Parts: sequence; C-alpha cells; structure tokens
Amino acid sequence: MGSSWGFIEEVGWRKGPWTSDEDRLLIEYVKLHGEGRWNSVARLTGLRRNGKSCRLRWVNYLRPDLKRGQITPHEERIILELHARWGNRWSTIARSLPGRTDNEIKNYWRTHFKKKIKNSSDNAEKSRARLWKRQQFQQQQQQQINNQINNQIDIKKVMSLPTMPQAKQEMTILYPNNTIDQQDQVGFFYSSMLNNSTSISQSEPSSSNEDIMWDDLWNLDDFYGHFMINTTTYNKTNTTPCLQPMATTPAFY
DNA sequence: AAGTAAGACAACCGCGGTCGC
DNA sequence: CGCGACCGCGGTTGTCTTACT
Repeated sequence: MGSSWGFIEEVGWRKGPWTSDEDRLLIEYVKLHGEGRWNSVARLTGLRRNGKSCRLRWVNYLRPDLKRGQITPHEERIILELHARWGNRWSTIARSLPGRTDNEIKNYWRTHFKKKIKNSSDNAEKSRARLWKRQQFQQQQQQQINNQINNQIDIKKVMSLPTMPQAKQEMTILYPNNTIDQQDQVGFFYSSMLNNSTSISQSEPSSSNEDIMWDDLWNLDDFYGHFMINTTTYNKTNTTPCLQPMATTPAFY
C-alpha cells in the first residue's frame, strides 16, 4: 500500500497523472490510427501506459469533442432527471449530454448530490428510529399492562411506569435494517429537487417536512401513550386499577 | 500563518460483456 | 464451444485545491 501517484511503475507500466508529453504521444497515436486498439499504443508510440489507462485518458480528457467548464443548470437538471430514470448508469446518462463524460457526470453527482441524498437518507433513518422507538415503547407498555392485568398487580407498580419523556431518553434505539426501500428516499429527494422552482444547485432536499411530520406523530404518540396511562381508572369499590388498553392500533401504523 | 477538513476531480481497479480465432 | 484479448462500465481511491478555524 502507500503507493502515492506520480512515477509508480508496475511491471513496466507507468501510473498516475499524465504528463503533457504523454498526452501528446497519445493524441498523435489517435490521429494516425484512430480510437481503439489501445493495447497497441505502448508498442507503437513508446508510451509506457497500458491500454486501459490510454483509453481512459483519451475518453475522459483528450477527446477533442469534450466540453470543458462547469456543468450548466440545464445539464444539471438533465442529470437529475436521467439519474432518476436510469440510476447509476453513467454512460447512458452521458449519451444525453454531448461533450460530457460518464466519469465527469459520476464525479459531479457524487460531489453535488450524493451528500444531499445521504442527508435525506439520514433523516429518513432518524424517522425510522423514532418510529421504531414508538413501536418498542408501545409494545413494552402493552406488555406491561397485559402483565399487570393478568397478574393482578398492585397499583404501586402501575404508578411507577415511566413517563414518555423518560422513555424517550432511556430507550435504546433499535430498528431493523432497511425496512424502507432506499429508493423511496431517493424518489423523495428527486421530487423535492426537481419540483423546486429555484436554482437546483442551491436548493436543499426538503427533509424538514418529513421531520415535522414524524415529530407530529411523535407528539400524537405521546398523547396516546399518556392516554393509556391516564386511562388507568380505579374501581372505587375495589381499589384495584382498572386498566383500559387501547383496543385498536392508531391508524398511522 | 499554520493546520485541518471538505470539495473537486483525475485516475485506477475489478468485473462482465463482446468479439475474433 | 472454449479461450484470450479487448473494451466499457461503475465503484473506489488518491491527490490537489480551497475554505475554514
């Protein structure tokens, strides 16, 4: 390991950044022989680069029809739309953007959009965590209540049930792996990007709405949680707690 | 001014498909 | 049909530059 680029030679092949002399040799080769047969470049020009490296250099950097400069907002929108349709099929996307290479588009995507999707993903992940916490809590609570009913527990134990805020802090975050298809999040991302009327490059994925939604559900859940506890009523004649577990699961499950 | 983190981009690598022998 | 050479693709890595502390 530790092979920094530069003048690394492996089995005679040079690696790392191309020099202007190497570029010139490759350009001359293509002028004379055309594109292709990259493995013969070294033999015919004396260039100590393997065919793969030559092809890559030509396709991504030296080709005369390459468009240089920043990706335009229009191109950006095309990339977004085509990525939504094709996924990571960079060469397919590149065919719709004359002068742009798959490598360029791929790099552009990774630096400009990937992190935004990740953020969106992270938010969705957090949402899942919250959902899972809710479910765990309710299951726990339901279990406790059922046990209490079944075992005819005394009221002291009921009164020591944790309140929701405590539960929120104490509960371990456990949630299943990828219960929601990641594509859902990606789709959410695309629509938020494409529907944004302002410049795409400046827009942020509107994950906050999702967050707000889940936070609202959390609050709703708080309500249900407390409702369950607070509906602990007492049979006045009996002094034993009369628990009324929720008959149905809230609709949002 | 120096150190560091993040961004941008060029290049490499592995793998699978195609083609000619 | 099998095999090797070649090619193209997508993922990943390394380096350079810029922004920030």
